[in-house]
Amino acid sequence: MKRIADSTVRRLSIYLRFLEEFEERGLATVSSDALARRGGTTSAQVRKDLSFFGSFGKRGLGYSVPELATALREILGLGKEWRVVIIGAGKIGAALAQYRGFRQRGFHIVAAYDTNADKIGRELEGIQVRNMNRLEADVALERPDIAVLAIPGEGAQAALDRVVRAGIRAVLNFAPVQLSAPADVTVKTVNMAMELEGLTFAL
Amino acid sequence: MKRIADSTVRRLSIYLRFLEEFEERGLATVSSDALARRGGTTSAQVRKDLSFFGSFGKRGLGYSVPELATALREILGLGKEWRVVIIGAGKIGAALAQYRGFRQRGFHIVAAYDTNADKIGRELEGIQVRNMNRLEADVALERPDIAVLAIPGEGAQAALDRVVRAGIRAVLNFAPVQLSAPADVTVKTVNMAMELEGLTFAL
DNA sequence: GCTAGTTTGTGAATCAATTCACAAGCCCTG
DNA sequence: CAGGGCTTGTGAATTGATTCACAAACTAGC
Repeated sequence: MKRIADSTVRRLSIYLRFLEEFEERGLATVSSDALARRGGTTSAQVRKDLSFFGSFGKRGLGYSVPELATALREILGLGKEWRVVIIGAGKIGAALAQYRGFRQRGFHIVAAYDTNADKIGRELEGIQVRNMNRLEADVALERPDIAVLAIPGEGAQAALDRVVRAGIRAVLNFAPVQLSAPADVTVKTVNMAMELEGLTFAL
Repeated sequence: MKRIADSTVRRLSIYLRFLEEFEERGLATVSSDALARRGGTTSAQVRKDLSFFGSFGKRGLGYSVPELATALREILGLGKEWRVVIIGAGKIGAALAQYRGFRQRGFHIVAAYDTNADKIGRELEGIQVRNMNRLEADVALERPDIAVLAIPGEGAQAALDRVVRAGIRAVLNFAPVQLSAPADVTVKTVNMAMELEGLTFAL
């Protein structure tokens, strides 16, 4: 299979959101043009994006809303429940723990980890805060799929190395540093300061 | 001036971070190749990115670390102090309020706003939480440059409309919805659920 | 079951971003 | 101050993403 561009995957996520919205409103079918309008892109773009994965529409009619939604969930890997661990039980960790969007989309937060004795043993939005030194043993047992790094920049690379060594192959990083990892590990970084710089550049 | 690609601006942010790192280590000059290696890109890319804005290097020698850092800060608009308001004093708002990366880069958080009476009047990491109904009056007076939306998806479009009407032209949105705004307003959305879907697609 | 009216799926064309490749410029050494 | 060794800045070439445009396939109305 040809490599799929990041921008394509992003748009698929967007389409899925709109489809869920349409589903709630009870619409049975939707055209690539309607999806495009809702998402600020073009109908050709929508059709091209989908064409990488198959043909889901009926000519002359459009796409069945529930069918396309199911197909997109499948493509995006949302068919199964993913287990997530949060590294760092500070403010960002807490914000993530309570973030509704995760649960809604089948992401189950298994536990949070911290090194701070004051936090260990407590609960964060109903999620256990565990001692970071248990990480490797827990990962071996519970096999989480994704780690979210919610810690300061200094410790981020070391934490990444640890979760990778423990066997986790997908990481979402909120620390404002560039991280490096083996090629078979996917790391996405969300850097808020960088986003703000994108804004100040525009101003 | 030609339009500058988003990806270019992102990379400039990254280069600036590395330059600051090099500055701390006391390096006087750096080559495009060294910057590229540190940032996982190519030396041609670095030079091309910079060439959109002028020539900052010396042939045979490379770039002066402090000079290039200054130039990049200027380009990215980090020369002045930007005033930021946070809309929403919940968990995400709190996480942002304490986020060190902002202060370090010249972003001054003026205030947070909320509609919840329990939160109004308190402090969030040393930042006043004000009644949302004061927003327009305060913005007229204090002229903040940037608004950060840290509220649930339902209210996000309405909040965006309000800050735009009040005169703010740059918005960083953490609500998991697609927002629309007039063309002269720059909106950047950070959607954590979407980032996670990028990961599950890769897996 | 034929015709008019839609809308898909997809090669071809265009537009944008990245990489190549090299002349021009600078430092350093002797 | 001439020559060797680097490194920049930038047109040209390439690679990648988006848009165009149209044949093929479907629905609905009669």
